[in-house]
Amino acid sequence: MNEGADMNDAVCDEQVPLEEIRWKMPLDVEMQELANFFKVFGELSRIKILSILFHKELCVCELVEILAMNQSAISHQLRVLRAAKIVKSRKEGKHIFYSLDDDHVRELLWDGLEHIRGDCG
Amino acid sequence: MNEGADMNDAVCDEQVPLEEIRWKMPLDVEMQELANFFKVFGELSRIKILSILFHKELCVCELVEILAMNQSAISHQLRVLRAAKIVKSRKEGKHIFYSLDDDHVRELLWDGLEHIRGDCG
DNA sequence: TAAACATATGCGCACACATTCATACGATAT
DNA sequence: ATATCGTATGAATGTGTGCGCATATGTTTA
Repeated sequence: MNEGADMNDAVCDEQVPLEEIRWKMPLDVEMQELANFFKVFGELSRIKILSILFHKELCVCELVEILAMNQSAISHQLRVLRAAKIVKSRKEGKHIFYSLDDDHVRELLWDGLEHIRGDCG
Repeated sequence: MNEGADMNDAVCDEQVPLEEIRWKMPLDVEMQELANFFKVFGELSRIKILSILFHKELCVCELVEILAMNQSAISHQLRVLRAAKIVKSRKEGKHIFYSLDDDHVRELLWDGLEHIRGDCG
């Protein structure tokens, strides 16, 4: 019926040049992708997986062993990470080895750590 | 009863030196905080808010106007952002102005954008 | 070919969480 | 004082999603 602000139309006299702000913002699609991208990092199991792959390429069963998690759970999360192009996989016999997809990922993880550790920003 | 891997114990012969990997990983607390931190970025409404504050300090009613969102929704999200120390607020009369908390945040947003835009990493 | 292993996947459930509505709180103006 | 504006908050609701179970697929070994 209506799109967006319903009964909250007459808010705040402050007349900002909305357009001036809007064309500085990323495209809607980009912001959606950005949110989706960060969302993948925003989960403990996945962060743990990434923290391991940060140092070493490993196969699924090794992740299972190290994290002491259900194999299914890990596979599910690896699937998410793969879909987001955050990790890549390599087949070798029965095993499938996973590693971080690129240095961007490594850098982001590191930046995040620095932030929560309160290092000088 | 049992902690962790249930019936999936006998997985993979591959004997990795688990300890060697474990002490390279961040502390459990840190990984949890890291996940929580990224989670805050992993939501469209919050990304939109941050994309605006990226350029300019604004009060709530201005955000409401620009994003055409429910005022309550925005307040709820600002609360989350505040709790995560991603934005800070400043009171001025009836209005409360929000802005990015530090340059770390700005940098992270930018890095994310670069990544999804596929810029050379 | 059969059996054992490594990984992936569909389903179901439980829980987390974003949004809305209603309302409360604080500040300003009349 | 009271009305109005700007913002915050609690409850209810709907949606999304992480995990476990069972099972399927693919690979190696016997």
